[in-house]
Amino acid sequence: MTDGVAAAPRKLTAKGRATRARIVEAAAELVFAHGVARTGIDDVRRRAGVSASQLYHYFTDKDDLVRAVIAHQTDGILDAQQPLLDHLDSFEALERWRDLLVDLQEQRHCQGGCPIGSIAAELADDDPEARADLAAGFERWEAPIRAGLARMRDRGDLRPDTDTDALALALLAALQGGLVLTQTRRSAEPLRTALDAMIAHIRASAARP
Amino acid sequence: MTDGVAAAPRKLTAKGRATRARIVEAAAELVFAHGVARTGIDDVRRRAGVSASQLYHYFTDKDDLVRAVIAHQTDGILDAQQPLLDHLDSFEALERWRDLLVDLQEQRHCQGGCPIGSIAAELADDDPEARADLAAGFERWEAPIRAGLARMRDRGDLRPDTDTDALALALLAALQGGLVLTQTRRSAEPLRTALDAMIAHIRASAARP
DNA sequence: GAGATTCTGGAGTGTCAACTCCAATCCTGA
DNA sequence: TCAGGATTGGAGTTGACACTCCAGAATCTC
Repeated sequence: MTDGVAAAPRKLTAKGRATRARIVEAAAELVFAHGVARTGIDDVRRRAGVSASQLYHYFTDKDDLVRAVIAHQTDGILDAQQPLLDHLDSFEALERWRDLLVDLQEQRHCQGGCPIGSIAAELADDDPEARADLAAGFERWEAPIRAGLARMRDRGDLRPDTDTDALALALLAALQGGLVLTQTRRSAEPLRTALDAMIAHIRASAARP
Repeated sequence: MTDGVAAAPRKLTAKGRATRARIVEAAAELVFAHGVARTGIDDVRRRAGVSASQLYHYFTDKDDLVRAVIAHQTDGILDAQQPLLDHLDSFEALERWRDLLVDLQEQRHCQGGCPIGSIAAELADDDPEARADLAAGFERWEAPIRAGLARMRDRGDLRPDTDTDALALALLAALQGGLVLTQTRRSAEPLRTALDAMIAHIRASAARP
């Protein structure tokens, strides 16, 4: 109450850590599938195989759990896109990355948007703490994209005057928007088209066309 | 129950139409600000200045009201972007349209994403009827963009082999993604950057560069 | 102007979800 | 071995929310 820090249990046994992780994992899956509001504590409880008191032993309230979910999903995104994400410094790499994202959506039958983008659309206006966490999550995602494009420019693949920061931001936006449309239309086409267009636009900044 | 059509009152008095419109308007504002799940029937009721029985006189249930909100917001988007939207057939028009969208977000202090995109992110996976309505809404939005770009190509402003349908889709995706990031970051920069990038990409297809 | 229909008010009802409490275990470290 | 804290179970409690009901007022139709 007095401090802004989420009530973190002082010490956590290996067992405790495992239980906590199981809860976050279950919550993340349900939130991804149905959103925050439609995910009940009891659903999480059942899926994780824990009792109510355990859940409230590890998290002060639902908001606290949601913040843990945001962190978990951000980690998951970065993990799932490694090692590609850390080497987005060639057109081939960008295209492989695009293929990975499109394939993933097709495997999911275009259900579920972005693990953090969907939460952002739901909570950004109402939960300032969640918004800050989500902004930080996007930043962690954008940073390697930005770094890769900057390396391409520094290496001479892109013209020296290329605004690689803007390109990275626009690429992430195309990805987010592509996911929303893909989810609504139940077709991966919008995602592929949006990413293709943005990669083509980056190619237009190539030093030697 | 038996038919798929939403229970539409047979006849509506002018007064009845006004009351119904007031309810939809109030619901749309609240849904835009807080999302579907966080918008209570009672909140709508109070804001519209009607009693519970009136609300259920005009709508069978909350889902029915939400569908009316989706239709209302789609109309609102198209209205707000007229007459620009119907004449997106020059680079100047595209840029004026971009400015309109960016200015609008700044006026809102970057709160609230897309009036239908946010609903899509929330409901697409769980409510098939809402998903279909939202897909139709996006289509109504995309159509004039597509038409404008096609006119540019047919007129010779864009090269004859330009895939204007893909460009229109990518532009809408950039807009959606830009809005999500803008909402999260509380800055209009992502929206402007995303739209700028996509317009620059369209310009790359110009017949006389 | 009479009768039918639409429209409205407000007090309910039942359900469900978030959260609490307390006592019973399990585990860890000295 | 044996405290003491970490972990767990399960039955409450509380409030909010979607939705209902019925009777009366306003309005339209003929």
